[in-house]
Amino acid sequence: MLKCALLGFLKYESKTGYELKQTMDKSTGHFWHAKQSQIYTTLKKLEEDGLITSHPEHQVTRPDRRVYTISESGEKVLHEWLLQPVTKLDTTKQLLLLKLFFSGKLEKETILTQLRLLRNLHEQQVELYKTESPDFIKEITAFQPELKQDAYLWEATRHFGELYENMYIRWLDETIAMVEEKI
Amino acid sequence: MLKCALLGFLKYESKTGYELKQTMDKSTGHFWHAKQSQIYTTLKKLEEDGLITSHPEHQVTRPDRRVYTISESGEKVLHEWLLQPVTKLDTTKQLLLLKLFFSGKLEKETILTQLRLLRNLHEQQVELYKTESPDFIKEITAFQPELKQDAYLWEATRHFGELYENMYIRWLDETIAMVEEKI
DNA sequence: TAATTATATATAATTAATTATATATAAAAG
DNA sequence: CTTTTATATATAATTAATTATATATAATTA
Repeated sequence: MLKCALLGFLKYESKTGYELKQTMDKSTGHFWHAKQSQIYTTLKKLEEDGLITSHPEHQVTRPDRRVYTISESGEKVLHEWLLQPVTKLDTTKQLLLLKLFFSGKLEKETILTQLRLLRNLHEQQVELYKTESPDFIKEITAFQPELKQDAYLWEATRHFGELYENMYIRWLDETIAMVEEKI
Repeated sequence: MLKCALLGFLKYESKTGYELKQTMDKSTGHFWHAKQSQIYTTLKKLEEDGLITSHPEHQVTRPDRRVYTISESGEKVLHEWLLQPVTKLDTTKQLLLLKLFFSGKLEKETILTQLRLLRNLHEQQVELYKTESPDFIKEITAFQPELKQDAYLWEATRHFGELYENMYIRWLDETIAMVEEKI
């Protein structure tokens, strides 16, 4: 899937591995991420498959860089992937839930400390989503009106993140209250 | 982490690889899962590390089975892991969000069909959580009162699943409405 | 009666992902 | 003036996870 994500970004414009990493972190980071090393190795595979091409660019003040461009077959693969509907739910791994599941014999305060610590992390995260200016659509449509549709969908994914964090915090509050009185 | 999950289950009672798979699917499945092959290979590693022991059990009507038991050092490792708080947020991979992010140039109806299809899947999932009888705590505390605390925490993880699915469906409804009018 | 489902384990092959390491320079911050 | 941050790429080593395959039998379903 990372392959398709990279193709998706390269369809907007040609980029280096470094730039792709930056862009991912800032945009799809909260629902699709990759480490630098994985991005570079995946770019190599994409080039071997003929879905992207690359050329080196000499720089004076910075190290040389390699710019990747999506090919015609790359665009085709991307488009076909986008047309395929998602037919099963994603699986997630929630470390806190796993620990909590086996924490029945721990002391109340140990559990509460862990839940409160995680609550802080989610509070920070939800702030990030809110400051990720929800009205950036206006900015984009002002300068690049052809990206209006895209911007609405980007905003929808950001909004998901916000709803998710709010739900998580509500659950943590309920669970903290439950542990305080029942355990 | 799968190692710790298996230790957690084996602390309750000794089990075979097959039973561990069944138990995981029914209990932690929606926040921690593993394929059969991964469970067997991980059990092998746990035994090499001395965290579990095993003995074969001959069966007449069924194939022979191998029962795994947690060792003292296994219990120690499990307990230390449980005491360690979660210090960073889990990363998730949401295929639908990834596709949606790049779907700006698709036709409205293509996007809507995909969103509605996923809505059905989440509807089915939320029903599963609801029928996973939320009052199973009473049953357990009646027969195994020493598991009362555990049961409350199990219920908390189930409840998370329900809240998550409800949030997801609400977001899908909002996003479907947004696509219908804005795109 | 035939096909499928459930019980039970194991391993090979492959893909995905993380961690660690190496190299190099300029700009900014302390 | 020294340290840190940012720019830029690449690969090795390891761990995690998935897919596929092999074997064997009993019970259930069609």
